[in-house]
Amino acid sequence: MSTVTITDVAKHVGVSVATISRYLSGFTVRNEEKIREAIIELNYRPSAAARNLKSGRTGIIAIVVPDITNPFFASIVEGAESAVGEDRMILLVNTGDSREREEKALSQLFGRVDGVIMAPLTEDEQGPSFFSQFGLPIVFVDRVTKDGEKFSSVLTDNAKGAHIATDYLISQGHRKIAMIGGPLSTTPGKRRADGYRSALAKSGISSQVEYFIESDFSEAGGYAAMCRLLEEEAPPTAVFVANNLMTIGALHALRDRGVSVPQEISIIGFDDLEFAELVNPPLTVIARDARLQGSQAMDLMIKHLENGGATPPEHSMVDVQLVERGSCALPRESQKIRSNKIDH
Amino acid sequence: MSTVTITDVAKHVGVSVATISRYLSGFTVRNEEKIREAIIELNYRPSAAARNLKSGRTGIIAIVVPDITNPFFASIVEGAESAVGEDRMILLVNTGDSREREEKALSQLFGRVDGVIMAPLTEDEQGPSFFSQFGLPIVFVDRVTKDGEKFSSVLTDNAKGAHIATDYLISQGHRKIAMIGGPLSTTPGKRRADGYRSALAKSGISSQVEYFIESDFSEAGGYAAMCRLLEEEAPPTAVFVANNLMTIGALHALRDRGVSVPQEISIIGFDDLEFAELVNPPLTVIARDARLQGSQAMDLMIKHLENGGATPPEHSMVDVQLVERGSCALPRESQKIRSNKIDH
DNA sequence: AGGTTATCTGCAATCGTTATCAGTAACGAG
DNA sequence: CTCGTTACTGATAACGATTGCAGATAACCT
Repeated sequence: MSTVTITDVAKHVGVSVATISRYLSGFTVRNEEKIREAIIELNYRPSAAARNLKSGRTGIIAIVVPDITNPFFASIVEGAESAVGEDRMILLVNTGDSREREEKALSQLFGRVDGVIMAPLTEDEQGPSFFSQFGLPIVFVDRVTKDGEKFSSVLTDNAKGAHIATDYLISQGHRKIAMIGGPLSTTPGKRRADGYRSALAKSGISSQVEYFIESDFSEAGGYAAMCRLLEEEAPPTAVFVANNLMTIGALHALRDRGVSVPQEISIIGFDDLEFAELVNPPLTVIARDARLQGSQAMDLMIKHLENGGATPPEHSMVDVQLVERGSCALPRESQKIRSNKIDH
Repeated sequence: MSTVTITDVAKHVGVSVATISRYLSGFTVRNEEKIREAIIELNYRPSAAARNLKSGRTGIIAIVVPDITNPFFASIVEGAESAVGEDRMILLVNTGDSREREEKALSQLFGRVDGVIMAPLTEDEQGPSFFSQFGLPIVFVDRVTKDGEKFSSVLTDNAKGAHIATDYLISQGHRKIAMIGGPLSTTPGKRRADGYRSALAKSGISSQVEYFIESDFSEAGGYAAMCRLLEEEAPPTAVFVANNLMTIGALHALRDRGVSVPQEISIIGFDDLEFAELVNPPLTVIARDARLQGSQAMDLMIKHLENGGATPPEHSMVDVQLVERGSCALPRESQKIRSNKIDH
């Protein structure tokens, strides 16, 4: 089929392949016009494979994420896309939360891409040496591995976000505050749990084990965790849910059980959602700019690539902020007293 | 750096490169053990570029979508990912609804990928010849171009879905039914408008021009369109919104204006959303399986690839279904009479 | 042991491009 | 008329892997 090579073009014009190659790379050559025509007429497209082999570059940057249907990661990808520029493209790898797929993908990537932007599944990846011997520039986004300091990263201030969220609940008078957390083996899972605990400690509230549930950042996980909390002898009056998908799950659970938010229980989530103000009640969340994280990660990657890998790792931190909407209220006990303040 | 080639391995073991190559391709060779060790010791990874050049295959399939942050397209990508198999990967191209980026991406793709799964921006792409001369297998998903019949495709029964949605509103007694549609230059935009009109016609309702707004499948577009509808002299009592993002926008508009759903206006959307039952009120929608569309598209692509391009194009159609929740009710006029039926 | 297969091996060509290097034509200056 | 300069050109060797071919080795049989 369309297997027309530079040689065919050269023959057609009556010059050597070198001339065509030079024309393609922007040098001035004698028969520019003829070459241009020949290329169009023969429908010649330079072989990317051959170019890769010669140059050692592919012009492709991989993005490895656990779950592309999570709007947060979709936004990261979109942000990265927006910063990728003219002459590079993005190879998406969706590991589907499977360690096995992640490993395989990573080994497949070598030679196909110039660099990897990734949100690793867990912090304890295949030994500290793995990424070092990987031989490709790496930028971590949202999550890092144990030896993450050696590579550039773009993170969120997870602990701060969780601290703010918990503090907010405390300031409303809550004392029985639960958290539905992510896996403690992940960066955000661990840091958000830290922030939650430190906020409780600062206010002199003892953190009860049964109020912290380690879940898995999935909707189903959030659903199950909320069910467990509701079955406690003394259910919490407020819950901090550590990511968007689990928040959706938790809300589903509450709806199915007929528990009203925020009258009976207050909910604050991590990561904003397109529809957060449309749900009933509008969701109060800790928000951050996922697109920005993606574009920053891409910027760092490109910087590494252009500087020939001699750049020291940089660590960037994206800020978080509290978006107050309607899913948090005074705890039930105080509502009796100050019931005029329930729904303003 | 990690620029160890097959030649280095061969030298290290003391055999020819051909032997190493054969070992890698699964033939039985004499010094298997030694070769295995050498590969590990030297940390040798075969160069994908060289392989591509020799074989003409890349093992990469491109997916071109207009907007990866749209959950629908994210699900398509996820579905495709799940069907891609062991020895192929996905190259994601997010065109960001820009025709220019789409064109450029497509031309960049040649030689980098073995095939392209795409949801084209509009039906009238760069002339019918473009894709034919593209020289790569193409599978259309969700949308096609003018000459789409020549290539395999996985579509939804858009007209049927729109028909069902409109019929549903009619059956509830609505007569002033508006539609917020997508661009008529796109497959789903056009077909859904067709379905809406045919349903109206079947029931003898004349379709008023001011009740059909051609928007752009974006949240902002949905917002603006809903605002325009509300400013009509005789605003509609029900609106069919032709995709998920515009539905979110429309709901935002209604919330901002203080118009209550479904008491004052009924809303039915196209495409389900994770949180559709969490919004207030739970959203009634026309749903379909986006993951399935993605995986079917990938299956078709792989079939083409394995059959050496000699396969005739296949056209698959994914079914739609009505998911009744709470965002549609009897029109206001009838509510006075049968008010007991408003909220069951 | 000698002959015949059955396996395995190395050489070298090849994939499509680009970089290098030597070479040619045109032109003006001396 | 020769020389140097400028501005291009063509042949050729890489890049790293795969593969057909012919030769080498081992295995088997009589």
